Amino acid sequence: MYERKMEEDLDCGIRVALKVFSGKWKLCIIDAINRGIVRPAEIHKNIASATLRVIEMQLAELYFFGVVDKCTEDVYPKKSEYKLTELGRSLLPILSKIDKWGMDHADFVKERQSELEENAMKPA
Amino acid sequence: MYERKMEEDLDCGIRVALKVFSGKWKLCIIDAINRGIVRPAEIHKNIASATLRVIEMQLAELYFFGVVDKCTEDVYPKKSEYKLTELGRSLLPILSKIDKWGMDHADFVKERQSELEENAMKPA
DNA sequence: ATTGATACCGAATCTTTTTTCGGTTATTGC
DNA sequence: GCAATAACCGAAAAAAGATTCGGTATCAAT
Repeated sequence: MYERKMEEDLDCGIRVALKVFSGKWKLCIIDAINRGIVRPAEIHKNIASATLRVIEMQLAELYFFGVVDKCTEDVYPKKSEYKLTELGRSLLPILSKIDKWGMDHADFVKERQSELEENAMKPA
Repeated sequence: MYERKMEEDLDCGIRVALKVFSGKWKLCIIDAINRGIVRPAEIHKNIASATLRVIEMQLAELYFFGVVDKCTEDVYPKKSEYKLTELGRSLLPILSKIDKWGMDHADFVKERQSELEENAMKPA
């Protein structure tokens, strides 16, 4: 998958959890699957700004950690469906809290963000 | 602070939230401050595997997004104390859910993790 | 005046993650 | 046979993020 060089410390709950679901798109993918968007190509259409490759890779990691299950039907253009495991579903309350928090504060965060970008424009 | 190259999409709650508190140590730092560990040097002692520099940087980002407040007393060896803002406190329920999830599944995750590492050992 | 503690910053470097791109395989429809 | 579609993989390159290191500044104690 990839070989890390630095030691990891999984000694607090936060770091353990982040190990499993940090990554640019993992939570979005879990959310999509939860909403019934279960095939890689569909997830990709749904999360337009994520590349298909990264979705595949993050699905593989989620699968590795038992967050999602995969069933590949051996038919037609090759059909794979992912679904949440029990473990995956146990993340849903966290997911919805995070999502709600983000929605509630989206305007504020975007405003701060654009201030940053403005400053990056002007050299000095 | 730093200039990014790729466009960001803050169109879903999850991505907005992650913008604010993703980062290797941000949640741990928020947790520490919540537990009364409020000065950079102390936070550093508490989160041993994070460097002081990264704590400073992540504190700066949290400050930028209004998650923490800073008050620098202009005394003795220079005393800075960080505390959670209202916005920061609104993250605590998420934080505790994440932490609990991680604790509950720590054994399982560590086991999977060590499998990965074993496989990385053997070349083929 | 030197040392020690604290906070903080800039820049180079290194690690990790994501992106890009070019494959492979398998099946359907033309 | 040839194009299209879906899933997926490997590897190079790019980008993002973290680390290392060496600095500044301030005050207090020795």
